[in-house]
Amino acid sequence: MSDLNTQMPSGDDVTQRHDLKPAFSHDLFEQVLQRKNLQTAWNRVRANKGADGINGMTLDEFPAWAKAGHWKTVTTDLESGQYQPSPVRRIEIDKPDGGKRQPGIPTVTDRVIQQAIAQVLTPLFDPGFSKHSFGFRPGRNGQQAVKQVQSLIKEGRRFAVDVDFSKFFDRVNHDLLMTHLGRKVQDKRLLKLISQYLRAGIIDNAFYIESREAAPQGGPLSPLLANIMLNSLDQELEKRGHKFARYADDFSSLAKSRRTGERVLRCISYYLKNRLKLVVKTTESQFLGFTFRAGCIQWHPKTQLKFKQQVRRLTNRNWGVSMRFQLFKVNQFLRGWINYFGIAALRRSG
DNA sequence: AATGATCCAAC
RNA sequence: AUUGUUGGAUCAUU
Repeated sequence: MSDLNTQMPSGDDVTQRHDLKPAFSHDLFEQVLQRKNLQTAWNRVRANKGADGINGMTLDEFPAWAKAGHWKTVTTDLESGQYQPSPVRRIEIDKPDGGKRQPGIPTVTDRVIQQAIAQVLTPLFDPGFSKHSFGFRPGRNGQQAVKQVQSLIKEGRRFAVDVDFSKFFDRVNHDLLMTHLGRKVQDKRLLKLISQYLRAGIIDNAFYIESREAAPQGGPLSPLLANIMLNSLDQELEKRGHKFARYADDFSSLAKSRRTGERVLRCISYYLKNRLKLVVKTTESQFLGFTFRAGCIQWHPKTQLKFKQQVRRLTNRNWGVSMRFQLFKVNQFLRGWINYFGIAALRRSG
């Protein structure tokens, strides 16, 4: 209540605590449902041009549906705790490296609600995340993570602990995640809603699958929840002085000795269970599409192969369009690609 | 200062 | 057909 405000000392302390807002944390559910917040959430969902969820409603159909009074029903249900999120629609997409990913597509309505939640929770949680965490976070990107690894190697750390947490999110303890959320979210209604999203389930070819453990990927809230889960890992490693960079579920820690590297592994063993874990020389390490050899950041061989294949696909001209348009497409492609992988060419000091 | 579209990458 | 976050490039508009 407002007595929390009266506890705030006047003077210097206030400026140091400007990022903490205990007086508002009970109020988060209202913040989520603010008209302006919902509007920007919808704008984002629409801009993504995503596919329809399990109820088959497309982005084009949504505005009319919402205007017809259905959105009013949704908000009143949300406020009364009666709202039930729909299961996600499971799809399968090929990864560039040949593997498969199976994200779930929430309905348009649920995407708007999740996005609205994410917009409120991100400013609450992101400032508390580790400076060594680079994935899915505002103002941060993969290049920064790669450069971080590069500079750690330059400090003489020759051993890389390479870990892939990609299967980690298939088995996430919902209670533990809710505990982490509860540290900053006091609003019980919001906690309950997020919990419902975790358990909403999956429809795979008309068959319903429970989601008692999995953290379904594909919703606007999912990346933030992933970072909240692995933030405890980051904090633990930092407390012990280990040096690392994490980009979502891709992780690399650099150590000066194999022994220290193995200590890192023990530290994160809870998160690993039986999953892939390695301590290798940094020259054999790979991270976010790059390798680190002779003090340089280089393209990973797989990245080079992918690049060549893409260029060949674009320059194969059996697809009767004008030369001019084709040239435009190739230029567009090269611009974006070089923009990301261009850092390999720079940074050859060391 | 905004906001709309196209595209690229990481996961 | 293919969801999502984040970063970036380009173009366009008041």
